Amino acid sequence: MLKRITLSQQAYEAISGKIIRGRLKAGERLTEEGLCAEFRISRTPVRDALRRLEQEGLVEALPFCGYQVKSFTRDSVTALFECRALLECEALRLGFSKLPRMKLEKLRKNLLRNDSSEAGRRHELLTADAALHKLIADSCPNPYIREILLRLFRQCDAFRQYRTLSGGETVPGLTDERLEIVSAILENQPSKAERLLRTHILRGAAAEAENPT
Amino acid sequence: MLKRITLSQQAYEAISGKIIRGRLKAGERLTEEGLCAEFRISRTPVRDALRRLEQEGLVEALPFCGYQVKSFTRDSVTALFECRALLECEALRLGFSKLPRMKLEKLRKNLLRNDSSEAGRRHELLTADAALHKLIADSCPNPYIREILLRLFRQCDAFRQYRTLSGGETVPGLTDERLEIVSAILENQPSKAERLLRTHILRGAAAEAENPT
DNA sequence: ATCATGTATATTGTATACAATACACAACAC
DNA sequence: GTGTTGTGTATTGTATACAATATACATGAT
Repeated sequence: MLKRITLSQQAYEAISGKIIRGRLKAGERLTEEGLCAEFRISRTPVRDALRRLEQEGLVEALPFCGYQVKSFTRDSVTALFECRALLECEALRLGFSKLPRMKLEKLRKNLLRNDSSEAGRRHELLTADAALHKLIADSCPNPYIREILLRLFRQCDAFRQYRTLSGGETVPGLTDERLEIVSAILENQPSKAERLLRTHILRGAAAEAENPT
Repeated sequence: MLKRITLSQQAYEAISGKIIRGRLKAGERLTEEGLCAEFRISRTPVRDALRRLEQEGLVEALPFCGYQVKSFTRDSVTALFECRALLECEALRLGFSKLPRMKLEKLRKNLLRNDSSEAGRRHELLTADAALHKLIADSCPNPYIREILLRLFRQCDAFRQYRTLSGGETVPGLTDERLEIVSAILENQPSKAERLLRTHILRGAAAEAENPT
């Protein structure tokens, strides 16, 4: 099927992708003109995209004065992960029975295979991490929680990418924690999984929040 | 101070207000042209406003085909209040010490005075309810939770206004519950207050969700 | 009669021109 | 020298014209 996508949508995905993949750093300035020139489109779709990104919390608009990629402070990062922990644990609880065991098994194998700290595996590790959390969010039957979580993930990604440009995970043990979470789910221990998940998220947050902005 | 507000902002507030105050019912169709004509402005600021409202979840865009005020299903209302209960309880816990006791005292007196079921007091009751929940949200030190909560409130308002056009609260006892919550806070019993709050929100939700859309 | 197809119309998507605003810097008064 | 005021420039805010798309309805073939 040939799905013609609007320029607004393309611009949104392009800018959002740049932020999340770290090509645009926090605090960096954006102008409508600049983005127009870059994408070879007019201001209208660019504005649409920026409005969405603003509402989503990835950029902030300075009235009559351009936009900038949202920066983080130590406190805001802590708050972000705190909020995410709350919602993600609820998502896990609500969607526990719907979690696709098959995919979790695969994930588990991936995590086991990747317990080595080789440099090449780092990307896979991050992918596995994203997959785990996305699985939890997607399984949540409450669409509000689901949607908010996905938004928070994007903000976390934006922050993390900025933070870890130079290298992958700096905190040891996170992979083991993920394994424990997956195992707890597969062994049908919801409250244990939830407890582990909360700890995992907050531990990661504490590490990430060390040197922000 | 004379604050010149942009047309986009005005349009946003106007449309949003209409939805929240029940002048625009769920499912009602909106067109950019129509709004332009109504506000005597051009399409650009109207589009900006609609984009924000779309992102906020108050309207949904039908590609190339207009917009409509978001409708609710029984399930989505339940999910909405469930999400709100989760976040609002967390907000209460996190901001418990920051809750302005003075305002709570005033609120308590208001609630006491309004325990009669006179028709004229209904509006005051709803105002008191909004005030209580807003106080809780505003006291939350976590900006992410705060912001999400305020957004959820708006959606709840949108739904409630649509639902209760014909009359005020249909569920008896909610005022007493509010009093209990306020009292628990003033008596410094966080976990009790939290428990009461959760029950209060979910009870209201169950009642609201009876006949949606 | 039914289905496909074309056409008209309403509506959004996009481009562009113009107005309003904020910021920086220079000119001036004191 | 310092504060104030004006001016220029960059940028967004707004209006409007045009293009692309979806929907409904009519028209025709089968």
